Amino acid sequence: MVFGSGGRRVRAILHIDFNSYFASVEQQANPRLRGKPIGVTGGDRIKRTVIGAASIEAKRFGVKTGMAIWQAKKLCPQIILVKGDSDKYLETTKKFLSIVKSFSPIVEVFSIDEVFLQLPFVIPRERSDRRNPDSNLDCHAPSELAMTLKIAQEIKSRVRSELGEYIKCSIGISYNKLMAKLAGSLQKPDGLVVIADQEEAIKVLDKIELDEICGIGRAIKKRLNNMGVFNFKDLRKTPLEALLASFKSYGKTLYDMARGIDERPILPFFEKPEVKSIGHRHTIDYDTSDPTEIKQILLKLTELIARKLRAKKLVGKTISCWFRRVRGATSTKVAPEQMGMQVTIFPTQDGLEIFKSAWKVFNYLWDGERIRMVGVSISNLKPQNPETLSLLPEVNKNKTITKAIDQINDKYGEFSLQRGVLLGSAKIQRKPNSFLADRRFKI
DNA sequence: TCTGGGGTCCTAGGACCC
DNA sequence: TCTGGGGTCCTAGGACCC
Repeated sequence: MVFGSGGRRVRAILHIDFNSYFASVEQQANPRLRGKPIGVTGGDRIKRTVIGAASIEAKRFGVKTGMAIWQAKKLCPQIILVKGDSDKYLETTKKFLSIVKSFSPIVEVFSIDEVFLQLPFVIPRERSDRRNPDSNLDCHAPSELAMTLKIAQEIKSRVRSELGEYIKCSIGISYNKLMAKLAGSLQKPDGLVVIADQEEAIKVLDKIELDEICGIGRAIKKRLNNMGVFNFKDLRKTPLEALLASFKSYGKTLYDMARGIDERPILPFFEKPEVKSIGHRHTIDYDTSDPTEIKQILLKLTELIARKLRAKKLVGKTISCWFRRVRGATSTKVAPEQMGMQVTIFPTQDGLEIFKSAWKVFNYLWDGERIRMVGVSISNLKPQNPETLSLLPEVNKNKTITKAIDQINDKYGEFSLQRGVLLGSAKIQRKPNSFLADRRFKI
């Protein structure tokens, strides 16, 4: 598994990424949406919600993922808004994974619409003849690279025939994850791009912006710019020591990035670590300073967290709660827009326990001003102890009730049954609202 | 007229124990 | 009585990803 200047063989890695995933699944499912600009949203809300995925047609108008609805409508007044359906997308993903797994067991599920696939062979460097993927593959003697390209094309054709012609993916092929992902992003939709070796990687890097690579966002780009680094050529000229001084250990990552180096292994789904935290946040439709309303939202969020913990048979002990103030609401301008704090308690998977800590933290931080968002999350997770009967009959009774409520909610939908305090509270729909984020999941 | 939601990883400082 | 240093846990905050 060696690559770089001294290596003779390189890994064969494919990055497969669906284009406008949720939107294409919707267009595939509903012919009336085909060829039209559509935006998949999180729910019924129009205020304070964003486009989760835009169809290719909508993208032509400049509509992007994460854009506010009103903004999307301004750019594309005829946009059709479709309510997202996480189950539908998950089903499609499962079908897709079974296609991919038939080529190699080394599959890393990176998100709901993205995987890395490592083929069970390496490409000898001397034979990694750089070739335009559009050229006729059969005009050369078969090599591992040609084989990789053939597999990529087979994946594409199986996706088309088994998932539908509206569901398209882009594939990037390279010798590591970083470059495979970059290759896949160069041609969209329905692309197939190869970055065969480091020499070629550097040529590609020198043509793109710093933040086009996975790992450099707005903040790091700005910091690099301040150091006089505006592209990857500049970055390669920057000494490692200077990068380490500014970015600590991430300096080495940046140093390697500029040279197309990335040794991270593919993490197959069966080796993926357990989740580290579970959280929910909610942006309220209207700014509020009503403690009752905030309390009810927090109760719902903590119930959802507790249910996820129980479903995964986990307990957690660090609870963090945070909120966002109304922009510019603080007259002093001293208080930050967002603030949060965490506390550590005895490990729990009980919604009310989590709520109590979250509420305590909230009240400690909150000065009574209007807020627009609250969030709770639990971390420091570990497996729950095997079921033991408590000596206190009251505890056993509570456990039995919670279990029964969970079962009913599993069957009939979130909040079919809920605590009395929650009745009549602000609407938080788990399904449509959180589907956008349920991209990280374990198969 | 603003800008959702669920995660991960990293750093740094302080408390506490041995 | 004074001292160092390693390890671990906790908290705050920032950056990034999809």
